[in-house]
Amino acid sequence: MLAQVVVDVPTRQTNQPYTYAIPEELRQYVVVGMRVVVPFGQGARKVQGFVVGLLTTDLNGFDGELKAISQILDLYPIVNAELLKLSDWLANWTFSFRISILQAMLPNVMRAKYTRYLQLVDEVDDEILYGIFHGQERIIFDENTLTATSLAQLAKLRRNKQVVVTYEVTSKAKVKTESGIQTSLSFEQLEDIKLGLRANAKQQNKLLSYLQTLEPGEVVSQHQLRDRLALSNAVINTAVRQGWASKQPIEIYRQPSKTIVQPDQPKVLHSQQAKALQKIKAASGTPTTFLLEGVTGSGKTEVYLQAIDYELQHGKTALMLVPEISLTPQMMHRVKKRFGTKVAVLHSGLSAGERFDEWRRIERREATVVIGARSAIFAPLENIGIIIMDEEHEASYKQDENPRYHARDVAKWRSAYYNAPLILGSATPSLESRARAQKGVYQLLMLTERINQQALPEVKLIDLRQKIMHAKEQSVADELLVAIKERMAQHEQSVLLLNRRGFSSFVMCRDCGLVVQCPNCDIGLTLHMDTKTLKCHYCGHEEAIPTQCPNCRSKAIKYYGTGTQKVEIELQKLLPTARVIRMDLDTTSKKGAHEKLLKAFGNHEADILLGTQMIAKGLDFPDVTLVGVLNADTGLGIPDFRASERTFQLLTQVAGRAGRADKPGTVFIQTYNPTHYAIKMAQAHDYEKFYRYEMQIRHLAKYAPYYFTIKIQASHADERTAALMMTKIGQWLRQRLTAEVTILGPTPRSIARIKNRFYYQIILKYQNVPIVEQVMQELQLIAQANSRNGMQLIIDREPLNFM
DNA sequence: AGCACGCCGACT
DNA sequence: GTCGGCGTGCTC
Repeated sequence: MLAQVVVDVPTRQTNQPYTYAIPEELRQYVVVGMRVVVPFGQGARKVQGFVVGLLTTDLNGFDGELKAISQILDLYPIVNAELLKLSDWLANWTFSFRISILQAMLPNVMRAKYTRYLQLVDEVDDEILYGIFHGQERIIFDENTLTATSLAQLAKLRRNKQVVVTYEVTSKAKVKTESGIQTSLSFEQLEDIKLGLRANAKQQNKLLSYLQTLEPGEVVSQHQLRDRLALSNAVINTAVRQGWASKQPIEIYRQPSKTIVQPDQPKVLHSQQAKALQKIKAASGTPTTFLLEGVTGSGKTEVYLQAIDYELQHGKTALMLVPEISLTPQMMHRVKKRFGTKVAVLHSGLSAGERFDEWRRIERREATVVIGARSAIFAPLENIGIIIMDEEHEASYKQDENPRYHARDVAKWRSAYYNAPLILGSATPSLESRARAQKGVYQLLMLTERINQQALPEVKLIDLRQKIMHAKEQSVADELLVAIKERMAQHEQSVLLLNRRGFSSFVMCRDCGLVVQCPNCDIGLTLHMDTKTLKCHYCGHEEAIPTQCPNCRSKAIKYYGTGTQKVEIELQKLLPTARVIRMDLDTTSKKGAHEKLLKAFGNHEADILLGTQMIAKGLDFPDVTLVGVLNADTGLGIPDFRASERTFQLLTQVAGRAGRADKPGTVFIQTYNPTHYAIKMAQAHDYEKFYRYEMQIRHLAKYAPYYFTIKIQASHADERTAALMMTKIGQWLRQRLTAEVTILGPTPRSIARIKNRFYYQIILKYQNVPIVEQVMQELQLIAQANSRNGMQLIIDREPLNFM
């Protein structure tokens, strides 16, 4: 018996299964989908691998000597047949390595950790034995253990074969346990002990009586025993010491949320909701993709929950994806209320251990409903009956590091595999999805009415060109201030959106015009008042605020542009009685901070919630009747063909926060472009009109959804090397590809340097040109060949970020 | 990724 | 002669 193993060496040349012998003692344990440790390469370095197949004899043409699997890391398969097949497809689709996909599918703790050791194999002199090895035969070998001088000595020792370097694979995945108590004594034996106790040993008597009630072999948790019998640990420990009972670890789950939720019942649907649900139910057992286009407040979530319930009742499981940012406690609560302990939640707020435990609950089929952000699309559910992707247009569904997958593509694949309907839901669908619904590839379900027939909020534009606000350095217009005051008088709340954190966006010398730049990136630094520093939002560089210009020594340093911190101070000045909560990356970076701030706002501990785009989604507060957008234009200036779409989506979403209950809402949008179609159509709440208009633009400009795009990006510490590489690739592509493929570039990225690396890119646009796939595979080989000298090449299918 | 091998200039 | 730096090829 032989095993096909994908090894943990993410390179193009090793992106294939290797054949290993299975030692006799492991023969009955090794199965497909299990993690193993194998020797790989010279020196038989140990690496982690995944068994992806078993063979009997044929070696796939390999005629060398086989090595054997060293050990197994799991006792059962942790990647099932479906996910294994998916990993194969997704690796090809995203131009990434199979091992990277397999790693991405599993909780972080299951990724291999390697420890490097130095081992003595021959006699060495005492200076080395004690100086480097501290008298031991084996030491951990990392950057800290050796100084530069001993490193030179070491090279010599290695050449002389006096020491060897070895690697060991360790799994970080730890099962959490608590201590449990059991007894191996019989009822009668315990009775005898009780009789022998001193009369004042009341507690021991109580404990022994309890132990008598246990079934043979039954283990009770120590803390439960303590609580139930009101005992101290000392009593239990004495019993253990006497041999009356023994300790036994019990496996437990880390509980991410201990709050007990009250179950609720399905709500009554309005007629459009009921019709949509009917169609979804009718498609049960088929791989149908639906686009559920529903205005904010139309009750999409209730449709999802009832559709999930339907599949659960038929013995199936369900997967629901939401963007990370809207995976709020409110949302989790809502799902848990309906499905109780069947729900597993996967999101970034969990610790690595908690995530692992939720994953195990799914894998053991204890949880049948999974709700989570992007990576939850790989949840090890079996027998999936329905997949839901809420806010399907959200860019966070695409991972912007390797492997660059889009959760929507994975969702479609799994939907096809399980014959399960896929529901893409949004108030503002991506043009790609909306166009597919138009063509009939997806079934379009529309929800145009809101629950309780609420009117959509009135949206007013404030034309900043007409204002003299900049002269006064005021970032909130007077009519918006008046409106906020009115809400405060009525004990209602306001939400203000400003899509820029920090205090001001750049710092400039008024005498010489110098803008203070990041030393590592080609971008201006942002002023942060709370830390009294200038920060780079790309690499995290931080420096003191200069008191004089570093160029001309002038003291006329001035802050330009507005960030959330500045508006917060401004509001305190203009509305001294207003209580403001600021929510941005700076105030929510600590674990649980996000939740705490929202809870405080929900409890009316503030009148105004001021924040970046993270406040636009998912939050639902009944007393918010006013929404203000302070800078609707920032998104429009970005060099990206989706700039209008993003602006429209953001404005529509944030507008949806106003007036959800019985109170009508009002929205103010401050803009320098009041005639821009994205802003006008967001004002009119007219997605369909926006869709038709934007489609024309995309058609003319040859962009999605009419064309596919691939971004090829090279980066290098040396600018000329990066530029040269891309010029060569550009020439090569023009030779290899027909004129049907548009090749844009190479051009420097809009921020050409980030973290001291220079970026150049090429964009490919094409419709149905099969050769593109093959050319991209060839390009990967070029990328691999050049990776040695610090060149990084990225191939990104359907990039969402052109910056 | 990490290791060996081979080529080539520099040094005891 | 041989030490050590770097480019290249290979890993069941």
